[in-house]
Amino acid sequence: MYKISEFAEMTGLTKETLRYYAEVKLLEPAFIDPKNNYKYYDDGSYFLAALLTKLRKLGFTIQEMISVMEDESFANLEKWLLQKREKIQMQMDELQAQMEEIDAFLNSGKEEGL
Amino acid sequence: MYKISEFAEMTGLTKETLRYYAEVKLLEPAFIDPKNNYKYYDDGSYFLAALLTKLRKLGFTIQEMISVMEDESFANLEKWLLQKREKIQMQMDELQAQMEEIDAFLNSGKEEGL
DNA sequence: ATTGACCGTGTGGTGCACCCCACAGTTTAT
DNA sequence: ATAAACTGTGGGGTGCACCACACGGTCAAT
Repeated sequence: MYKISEFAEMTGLTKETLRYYAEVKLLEPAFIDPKNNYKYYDDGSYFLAALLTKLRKLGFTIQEMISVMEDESFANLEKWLLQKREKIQMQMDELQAQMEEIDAFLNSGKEEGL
Repeated sequence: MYKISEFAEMTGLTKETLRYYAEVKLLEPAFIDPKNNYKYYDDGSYFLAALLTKLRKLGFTIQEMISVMEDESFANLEKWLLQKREKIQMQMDELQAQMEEIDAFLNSGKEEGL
């Protein structure tokens, strides 16, 4: 059982981030002492924190990670990864379209003198 | 000279958006009646509003559009468009990297059993 | 027992690009 | 003159992903 500061150092997340993740029920402490409300994390928490850190790097939002976590087991992790892949693809398509419009704008400027 | 509601309808922007654009000095009314502070827009404003609408579609942020507008003439419009193109390219590269990491994650999952 | 390090709670703030609302003054049409 | 429609101002709120306090209670070590 680790206290929040120790756990923060282990995971690279800040205490504030851990508090926030607990608040939105993304990563709940393994145990909360009812006497003083101190949060305690364990090795299971560590595994989850590592996964969350990874997912954040992959571009997952908090809401998306909550969805992932709601599957107690990670049987559907692959499904979520594929779904996120598609979302990213859509964002790329949007950016691609913007670039093409910019190019069209640039060309129209050259040909018509703005 | 058009009053704000009329101008909103002409441009497709809402009154609130026009108020906001005026506030951040992105699109300032052609004339403000000092008696009542009513904002009045003219055909020059209309041209600018059309350009802003276009730029927003191209993904420009407010700050970026303010930069564009700060060049009283639009001599540097092409420069800003090219700069934005590069920013979009960088965003796409980032998304591309995320997708590749997701793919790597998916493959590692298949080969190593997560 | 005392001190210093730690903890939770609650609140406010960040940046983006607006939207919405109440209030009061103004304009326009009748 | 009166009423309906319009206007500005000021403020608050939205969603995201946290950060930064100040406060008071608590824990650990001496």
